[in-house]
Amino acid sequence: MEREYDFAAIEDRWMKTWISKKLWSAPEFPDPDRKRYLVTMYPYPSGDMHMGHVEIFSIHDSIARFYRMQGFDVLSPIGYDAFGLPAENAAIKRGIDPREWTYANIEKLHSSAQRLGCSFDWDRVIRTSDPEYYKWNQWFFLRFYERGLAYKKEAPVNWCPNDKTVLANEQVIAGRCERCDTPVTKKYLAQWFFKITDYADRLVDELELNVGWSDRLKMLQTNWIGRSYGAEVEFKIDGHHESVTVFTTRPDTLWGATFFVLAPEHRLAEELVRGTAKEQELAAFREDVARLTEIDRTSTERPKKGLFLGRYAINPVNDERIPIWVADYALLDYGTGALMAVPAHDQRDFDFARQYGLDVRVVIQPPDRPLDGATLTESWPHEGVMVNSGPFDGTPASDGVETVTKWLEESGIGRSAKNFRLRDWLISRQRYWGTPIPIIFCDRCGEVPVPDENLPVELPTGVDFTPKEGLSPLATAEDWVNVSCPNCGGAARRETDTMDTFVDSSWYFHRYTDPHNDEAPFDRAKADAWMPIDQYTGGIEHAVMHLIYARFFQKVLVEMGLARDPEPYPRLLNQGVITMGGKRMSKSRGNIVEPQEAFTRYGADALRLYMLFSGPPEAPFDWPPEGVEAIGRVTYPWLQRVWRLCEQNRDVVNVGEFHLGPAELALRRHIHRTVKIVTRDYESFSFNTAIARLMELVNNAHRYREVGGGHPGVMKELIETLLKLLAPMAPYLAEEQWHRLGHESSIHLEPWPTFDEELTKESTVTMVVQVNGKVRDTIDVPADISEEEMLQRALASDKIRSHLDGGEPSKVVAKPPKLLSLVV
RNA sequence: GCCGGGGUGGCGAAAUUGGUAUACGCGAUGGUCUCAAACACCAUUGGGCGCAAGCCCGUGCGGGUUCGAGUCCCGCCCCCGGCACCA
Repeated sequence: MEREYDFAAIEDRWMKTWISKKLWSAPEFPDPDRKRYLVTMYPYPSGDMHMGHVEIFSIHDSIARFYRMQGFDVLSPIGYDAFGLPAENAAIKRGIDPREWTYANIEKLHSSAQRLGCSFDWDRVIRTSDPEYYKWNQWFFLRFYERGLAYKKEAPVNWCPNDKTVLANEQVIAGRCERCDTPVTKKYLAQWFFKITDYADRLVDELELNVGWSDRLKMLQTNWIGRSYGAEVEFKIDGHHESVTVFTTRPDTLWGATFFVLAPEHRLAEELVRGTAKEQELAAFREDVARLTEIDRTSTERPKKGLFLGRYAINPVNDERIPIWVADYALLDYGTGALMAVPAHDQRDFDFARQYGLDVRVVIQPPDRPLDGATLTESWPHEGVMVNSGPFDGTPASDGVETVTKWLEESGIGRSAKNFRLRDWLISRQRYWGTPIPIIFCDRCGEVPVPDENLPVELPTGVDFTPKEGLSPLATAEDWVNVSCPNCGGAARRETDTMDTFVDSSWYFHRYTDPHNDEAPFDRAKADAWMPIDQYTGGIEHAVMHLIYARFFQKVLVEMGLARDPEPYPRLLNQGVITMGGKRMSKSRGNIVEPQEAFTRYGADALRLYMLFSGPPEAPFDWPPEGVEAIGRVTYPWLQRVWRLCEQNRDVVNVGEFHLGPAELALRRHIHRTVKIVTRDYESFSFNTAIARLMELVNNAHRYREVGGGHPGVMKELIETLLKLLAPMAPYLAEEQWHRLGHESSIHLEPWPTFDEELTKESTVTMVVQVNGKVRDTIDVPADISEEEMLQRALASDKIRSHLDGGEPSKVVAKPPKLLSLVV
């Protein structure tokens, strides 16, 4: 009996069946040679599922189901990145606890993921706001602290005046808060940092271990870490006991240094003017600079401002006294916060020198046009030979850096050095909804770590969450803050800052391998059995946040003896962003397509297939303006077509060996060729072309039936193969039809179809004949044709003969069996 | 400025890595079915010339290598993205 494609009933039934039968449970220890650990970046539960989730889940889940059918032990887990600011802001707005908002959203997201047909291992779900999870954040913090990798320091830090919390450098995008887009300012605060800079070299060098990363992502991280090579040079200060070190990438221009610049906030600047007339001026200058947002401060449009300190540095290469200035273009936290200014060969120094009438001295002379500092209109940083450079006059600039650096080392004035743009990771947050930092401050003992046996330090409830300037809401929870010192028992106070949520996400994929462990964050043996992640999927927006922090964490875990692999996810797929009308989908913009509506109108299978068919997973996808109805135009009708094909042939009985005619043989060839190509497409995540190939097979099957074909054996082979190849992408329909064919067990546990190599080869192929590089005829020939035979057949063609113009080909290039190229 | 990725029909996109450019799909046009419409199915669909067989042009632009270039090389243009007063 034929039945309509009633996707709603089908999807609901199979969703429940799969979950109750725990079909996707992964073993504790996989077969080491046949394991696939597949992770998708866990979502932030800000509400119900949106199209971004649908896309990444569809990609990830199709991969997971494919490998499961390929016979791998697959671990495909999911969790929720449950701590974070939006929950807290929503809670303040509604006067509720962030827990309420967060766990309600998790419920929604959770059931939508199940509705979409995701084959996650539902017994391993992680929620980072559970004390059972964040206990281990605290545990890791303490281990980092013991290793000197966690430290508290007073420093000018990024401050978001809107969110009223500090931000890591990685969370400042073009001078603005990553979350709310507010211009960021600097604030002096004592903050906790993780010493990621200790690993800067490895974070660059070991990128090459990540063979499955895009060049783009590697480039993003490399740029972010910003390693540059050069030299450190010691400058003495006239009349001061202390010398100062500068970093330069151009030690060959040392002789061109005509002044010296300190960052306005530099401690040394203060010391150098103490008790002089300049003291007040510097204080005023500093205030001016502090008032600027980072956007203004680092804008190249704004004229540079500086202040001469009335003191002089001694250039060690020629003993010249050069004036010391503070200038707003010198940054405290890059290099040493001090620099030698070479206006002739650096544009910024040049602008500054012109503005304040400072000397400009050319020390690299281009061969063809003599330059001097007085007539220069812009800096000259390029090739030439060194001049005005004492012993190095005449040295080609190309050798300058190396030669001078060597000399600096020999003379004891400097040394080769490298410098990084990357700063230590600021992990303190002045907000409530995060992991409390497990430190206690005692007047007698100072910083005291919370003993392991007292973990977790749980978040107090009933706290006033309203943000305070530079103070965590936890500071108002007096009962919670005041504790006795674990060391001396005296009165002490808890650290009230919480951790950046990127701490949570730096190790969550280890926890999946052993999610219920209450003795340790995870068991090393279990983690080793699954790690490293075989395929990670997620957005590229985390390129210099999560994706760099977790790599740092991994390296520390290896040193702690908790992990083996230097890189946690050597293969990474960054899905493209989904937009509508070129803009990010958002409720306020009204350009949103709701997954729930797609479920109701067309079903999860049609939605998944639509996402996958839209293009390669990495490519951005602009959803068509008609919205959800696009699915009703593209993949939903096709699924109905597949359904119809199955229904029309469901009752075919396999009556044994029929004679296979040419039509049947051709169809079987198509089936086997499709298996071969589609398998390869899955392996390279080319879902869009895999679907195209399946469409061709379905078209062909309908065509075969229309001309009266109906061989039961071949149709059965076709339909069963088609369903299996489709199953990872459209799991519900495949399962339903599989059962309607009479099978008892799930199609998703069936072995992946194999193909007969012989059948993938065509017996005849189309030979293309070119004359002088142009296609002039196509001739059907046997696949095993010889070169001589090819030529004979070509010469037998009227079309070819007319193009040869009666002459003989002077050159023949044959690529049997498909191509013959003749030249006359 | 430095670095990365791109540019193929009206649209989303293919092209086994040097071998029939535009698979698959959307849209469009025509047709079958229908009282009619929707659905479904079939056909056509890069541009130009031609009654036709067929010919010419065509993968951002200009050169080059090759029997043959979307693919390789050289020089440009444009778009997207990252870093950037980073010494």
